[in-house]
Amino acid sequence: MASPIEGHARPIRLADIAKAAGVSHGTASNVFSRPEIVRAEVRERVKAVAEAMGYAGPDPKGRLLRAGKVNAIGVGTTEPLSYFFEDPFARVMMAGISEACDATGAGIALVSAANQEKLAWNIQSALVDGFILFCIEGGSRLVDLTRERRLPFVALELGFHDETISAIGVDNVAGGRLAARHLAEFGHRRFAVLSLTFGEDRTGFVTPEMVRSAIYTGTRDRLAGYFEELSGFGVDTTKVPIFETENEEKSTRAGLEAIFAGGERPTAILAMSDRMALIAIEWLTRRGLKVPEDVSIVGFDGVPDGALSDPPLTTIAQPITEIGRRAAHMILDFDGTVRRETMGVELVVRASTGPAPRT
Amino acid sequence: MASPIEGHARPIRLADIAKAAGVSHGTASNVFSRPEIVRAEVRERVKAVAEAMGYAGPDPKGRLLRAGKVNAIGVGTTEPLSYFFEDPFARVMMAGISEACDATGAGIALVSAANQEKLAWNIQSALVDGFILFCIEGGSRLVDLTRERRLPFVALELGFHDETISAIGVDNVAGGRLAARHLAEFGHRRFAVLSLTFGEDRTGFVTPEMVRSAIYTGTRDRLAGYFEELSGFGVDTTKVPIFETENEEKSTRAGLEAIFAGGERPTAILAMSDRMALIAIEWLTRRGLKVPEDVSIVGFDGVPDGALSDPPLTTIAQPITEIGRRAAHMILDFDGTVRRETMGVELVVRASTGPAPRT
DNA sequence: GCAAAAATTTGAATCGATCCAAGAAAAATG
DNA sequence: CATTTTTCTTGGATCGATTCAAATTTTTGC
Repeated sequence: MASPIEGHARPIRLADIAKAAGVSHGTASNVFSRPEIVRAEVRERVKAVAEAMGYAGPDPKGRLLRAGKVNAIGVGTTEPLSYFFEDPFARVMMAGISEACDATGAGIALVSAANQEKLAWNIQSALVDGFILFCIEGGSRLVDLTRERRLPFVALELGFHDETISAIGVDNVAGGRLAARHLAEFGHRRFAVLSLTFGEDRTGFVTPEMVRSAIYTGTRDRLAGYFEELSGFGVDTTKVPIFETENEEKSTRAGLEAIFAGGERPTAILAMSDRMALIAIEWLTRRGLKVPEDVSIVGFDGVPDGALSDPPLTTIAQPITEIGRRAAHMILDFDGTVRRETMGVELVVRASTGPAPRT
Repeated sequence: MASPIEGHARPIRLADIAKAAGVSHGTASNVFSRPEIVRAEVRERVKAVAEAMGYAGPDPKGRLLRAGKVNAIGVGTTEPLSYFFEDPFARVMMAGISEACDATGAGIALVSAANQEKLAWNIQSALVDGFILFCIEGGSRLVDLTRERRLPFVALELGFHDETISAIGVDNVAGGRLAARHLAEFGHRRFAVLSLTFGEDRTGFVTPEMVRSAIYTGTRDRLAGYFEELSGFGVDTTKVPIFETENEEKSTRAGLEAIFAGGERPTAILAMSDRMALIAIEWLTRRGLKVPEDVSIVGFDGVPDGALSDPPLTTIAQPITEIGRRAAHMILDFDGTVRRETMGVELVVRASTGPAPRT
């Protein structure tokens, strides 16, 4: 009855508590952030007043401005947010990042820049101390935008070459060689490559000309690894069909159709991602071709799903979790320098590869 | 050479730009946030100065304090952060939350409160407009802490009864009945329950006494559903063993050991989570018992992994994605009221259940 | 009981922006 | 050219806290 008008009560601020308790701002602040330096009696009184007035505790917004550090790292991508929870590669990577963040108590802010207009705004307004960027597609725009924030950031899976930014990647050439050698040693001589894109968004067969002018160095290097090794086994790589896809079902299927339409069918497929490899296994099996009896397949990435497929996928495994962990540490322990790390990869032999069929 | 001492240059502020460009800070601010109201000539000049001085754009920290809204929703749990990317249930839920956030352009901040001290701090200092709480275990402490922030929040999978907070849950009784009826109709009469915990962290067989004093209503309701239905089929539920586990491998295995140690082995297992059901399938198969020929199993949750197991899991599916979506909307469109929603569940019949074996 | 030392408390300054009422400049009108 | 309108610009107030040097109070020592 005698209480003040309810209405949309403006939230209680620390200053209100201070006034009500008859102490200065400074003391009121100390009661919450450094209670040990406040006399017990005063501390209790202030706390009691805060409780009575329904004070929610120091607002992080205010504190943040003063403190400067958010204590959270942003993870950005051009995919929708659900990508982080649905894509197997992203999930494993995030687990690594999480681990590092858990250890230091930092939070994780997921930032999506799926549509162009919001991309800029979301990156610009994210409350984070630094960024980890998943540079899948449209990576360069994401990098440019992030650079403007002038916060520490690391690019993962960077598709293009830029020495001025911190990045963690894998040795794609070595991975390519490992995959190709494994198949060649099984006696395979007729290959096909299911490739990631070399430049702009396009799908279809790739000409040597396009390979030479590749923008995405990751794709280029994996292919280089494949071909270097195959050449060593006497394979005429100019005859190996390369089909670039967008790393999803539709274009990968189209690639398979195209590859298997010709007369000289490959006995081995080099896929630049586990995703594509898994799609290929399914496609082939459905077509009545046996993996690995008729066609062998090697993937690239080493996502956990690969172990569960039928048959389980032979692949080039990246140390995904470790990459995530390191990326997080680069941000958390940022020292102002540009760091570039290249991680090793490993051939994981499972059941999707076997001896070449006798023709 | 003639440049100012580099050192640890204090970041450039909007005020610095304003001074350098010879305009007021108000105008400088407008150049970035409402460029259309600034005369073109002035706008370009300020932008040029900003560019030249290496200004990173308005700092979100400052903007935030003024604006009040963070434009991000926090998702909290007492598990480590990696839980969000590794647990199948969480992943599907997060996909739903992501969807809603993507649609409105909001970000997601992951907040873990894995260890007690940091729990408080992480919840208190998270920069979010509201929280979605995964109340798996220790949910009540998480809720209490969050309540103090006086921000909108929704509890998911809330294990205990509290009418004063917003929550989204499922009809556990109905789910329990569905599962039990399905098995009973297959002729099963000897059951065992693999249960979630009823109260404090403990594992082991549960007495009727403990069921009666259950703290976690979710567990209690699922069990009630099971038993109501079984009674209807003439099963003496007082003889049905109930083993509570912590929903992970070790205690679930222990439960199975205990259940199958006795003379009267069950022909059907009612598991309160898919996780436990999946562990049970594996355990039984390894023991040489066939699922469903020897033992039928029904899970609860409806995580995607259930469709991939061997045999695929029959389960009570929750509309997980939809729950996530709704939870996010509750925060995004918060209107100051407490909302409580109960979602329906669905029996998904796959291959882990079949006719009771003839004894 | 008094000075010196230790423990508390104070309040102005600061963090980095946005907002808005009022004033100034430019453009339009007669 | 004077006046009215319209368009920009200005600078103080504000968002909600923390910090730190200086002032004050309490303790300690003799």
